[in-house]
Amino acid sequence: MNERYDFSTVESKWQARWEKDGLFRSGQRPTAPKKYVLEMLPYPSGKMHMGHVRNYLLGDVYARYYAMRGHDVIHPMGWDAFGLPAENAAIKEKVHPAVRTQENIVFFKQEMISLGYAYDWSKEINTSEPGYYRWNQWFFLKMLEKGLVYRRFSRVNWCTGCLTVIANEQVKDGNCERCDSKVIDKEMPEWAFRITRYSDALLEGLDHLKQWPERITSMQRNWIGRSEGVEAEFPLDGREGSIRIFSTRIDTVHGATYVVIAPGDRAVQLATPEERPRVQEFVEEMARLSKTERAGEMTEKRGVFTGAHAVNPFTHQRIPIWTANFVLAEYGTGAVMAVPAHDVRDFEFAKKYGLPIKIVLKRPTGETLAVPETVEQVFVDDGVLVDSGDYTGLSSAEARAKEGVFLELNGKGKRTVTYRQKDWGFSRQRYWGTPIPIVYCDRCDPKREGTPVPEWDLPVRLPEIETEQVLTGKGEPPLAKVPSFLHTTCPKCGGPATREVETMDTFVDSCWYYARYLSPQYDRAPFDPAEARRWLPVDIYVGGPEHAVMHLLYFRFWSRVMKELGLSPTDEPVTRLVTQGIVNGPDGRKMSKRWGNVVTPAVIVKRYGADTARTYVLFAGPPERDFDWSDEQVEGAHRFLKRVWTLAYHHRAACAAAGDPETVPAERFTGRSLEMRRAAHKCVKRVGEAIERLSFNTAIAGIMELVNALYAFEAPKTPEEEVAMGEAVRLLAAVLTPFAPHVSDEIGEAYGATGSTVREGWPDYDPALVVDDVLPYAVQVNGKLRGEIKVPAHAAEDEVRAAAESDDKVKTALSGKTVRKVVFVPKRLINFVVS
RNA sequence: GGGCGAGUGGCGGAAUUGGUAGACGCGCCGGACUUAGGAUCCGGUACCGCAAGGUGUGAGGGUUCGAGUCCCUCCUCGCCCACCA
Repeated sequence: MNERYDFSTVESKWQARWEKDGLFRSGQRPTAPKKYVLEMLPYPSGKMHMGHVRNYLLGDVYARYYAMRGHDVIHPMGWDAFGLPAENAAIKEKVHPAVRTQENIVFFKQEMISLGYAYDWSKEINTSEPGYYRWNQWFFLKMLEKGLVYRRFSRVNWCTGCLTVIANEQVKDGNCERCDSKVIDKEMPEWAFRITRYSDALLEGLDHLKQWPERITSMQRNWIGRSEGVEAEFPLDGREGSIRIFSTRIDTVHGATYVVIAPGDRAVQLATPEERPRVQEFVEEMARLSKTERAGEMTEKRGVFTGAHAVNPFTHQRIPIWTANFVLAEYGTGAVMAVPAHDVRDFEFAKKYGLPIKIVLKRPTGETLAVPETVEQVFVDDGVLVDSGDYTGLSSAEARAKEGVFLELNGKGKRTVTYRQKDWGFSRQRYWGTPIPIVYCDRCDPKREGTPVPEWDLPVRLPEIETEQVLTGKGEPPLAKVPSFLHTTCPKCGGPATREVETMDTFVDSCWYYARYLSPQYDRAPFDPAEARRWLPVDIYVGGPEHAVMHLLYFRFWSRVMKELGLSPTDEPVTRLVTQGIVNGPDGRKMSKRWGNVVTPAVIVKRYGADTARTYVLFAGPPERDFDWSDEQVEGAHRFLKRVWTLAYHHRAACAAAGDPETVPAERFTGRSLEMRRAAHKCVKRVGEAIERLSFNTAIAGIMELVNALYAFEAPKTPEEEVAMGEAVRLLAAVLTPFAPHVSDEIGEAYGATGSTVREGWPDYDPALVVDDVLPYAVQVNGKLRGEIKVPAHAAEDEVRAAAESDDKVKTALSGKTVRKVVFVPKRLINFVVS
């Protein structure tokens, strides 16, 4: 090592060496315990930002630490290469998405290498390659066989300007965020995964994910939105048929004074001839609006009377049937019983249209309720039933049970469960995605339900295209404009047929990529089941919390499917999940070109080196917390590494000559040399424990303390002190490795290591050196701190008490008082309770 | 409206099971070395107070010998979901 800390030379030297030595290849220790460390694979945009840096660092520290502890670690990286941004860029810049994506990958990978990440690049994958996406198609076929894929007509967001389906996220105030045109609902065919078949399993599985942040599991619970209730038939008055409603509060049924159904054809059919024109008009108006416009919470409740009446099955009263915007066709049965006395929405609507309000509950305390005047007065909690026939006097819970049974016995309904979660529609009218392996043949399949492409014909490749002609952002899906792709032969009859021109949602790609890493070249299945048995589930997964209910739910679903297909051994893909916080700009705002507050990793690496960037980002705060970038703190991290460097450089010659502590009898270490050894060994213990808890900021703080302590010792004066210093620096280099691996390796080498400190392993601390023989005790009087005493570690209560009582300040505090009780906490404190 | 987090010095943040609040870093103040320093090293730094001492973890109560930590009420901020019956 040189006197000057020349980070760029040191970093490129070790990066090259790690790659050459295959330091981070997995499978090197087949008999050791495995550790699968994974970070969410990136969409390869042009440049890395600090969020990426932090994300990958959190996994990297963990991977390096466990590699040092002798685990067989797999830590792979790849590219989520399909997606809309590349296609939009292609439309704008007229460059094929594959070309642009490849450029980005090269750039991105270079930045990753420059940050010193410990990836096994032999496992690299790219989801846009046929070798990868053919297995998306394979899964599609398997899931089609199992009924987990189906074709449906569904209501989607259709942009009237772009002439395409867009995602909910792309709709802003009912308009398209790109072209600002109006977005409407459109019924169109699409392919969907029957994820709702797994709703209960996914929900139940959350209970076992003890090492996932509760924030994420609760969001998934919410998203799945399981609610238990009943479906009940409300017979139509004066004609055949009935309306089936869903309610979680059947205990309030005696207060149901009207029924509301979602605006749609059914409402029109129900309407009496006199009311029909108005109902028709209302339904048509609603159909023209987007979901948010029609039924967003901001939207005022509106509705019309159908003229028809239903009969409340419990009260036998005749109640009016309305149709209104606040009832959603897609949830429950698309119809509700309205109980204005005990439901806020029903109350507002009843107030507006003058519908009757009937109290059927009193408070659990027995207090009776008055008819509410305002929304705030509406009693919506469980209570005790009043004015409810045979059920009067029951609690809400009892009533729900009995009324449910009544409905079932009389064939008027049933207890049931409803979910908020919907099936996952994955058809996209895009080019840059996985083609859906389906063919339409007019002869074999006149209803156009789709004929699957046989497994042996996979992959259905994305065709080569003339970018400018095909990717226009207008008209039909791009693949419909490529005749060579579109026209094919029917797998059944061999006659002329056309291919499905839609592609898959890119969330399909990320459902199983973590398993593909295990055997990226495997060509008999998506991955090698033997490797899956060795490595799955993933031990730790790091990524942003924004994926809580998309990717993190989808891949839990997929994981279950893979198990059923006999590919994977586990239901759950990931044991421990870490969701990292956001790196904001120095001004506390989200980093953005708009604010001019973007700090790029490349600039920081160039100015301070990767080790400084790593140390700073990890030291800035706990992983899950957001933090604001701070240039001063970066300087601080850099200063720390310079101190480490100077210390190691300064002592290297003397320490090399002095040798190992093992060569010196333990009793020769006394005074300063013993203190040095204690400081170093305590640091090893502390840092290891902190890393396992993912408390990287305190791990680094612990290393800083050791460095400060070693500076305080100044120059070693005896051979023992030289030995102790040498040991301390070697231990320092070891514990610093996960954070600042380049500096650590350079120091390690100067202190006699033959290769990377990763190969040297994580050091064991000497248990005898991490316990003190004199301990500080806090002395309290009535719980207030009155003094601090130093006592031999093995001292018993009476010795500590005697020492405490002889302390001057304690004496003063105790004088003239009677000791009622003494609380003694070994190794911590003694508290005199006096009066 | 519902769910989940979080409130600790000037700032980022520490504090295994309730046990010396403020580790570590930044900033600031002082000193050393220097022609010089925005380099480096050493010291100080929660608040009030000259001091003795007192006060302090969003607010208010409670449990306890002892509460940042546990319980209750409330306030503020953030995120997610949201007319889901």
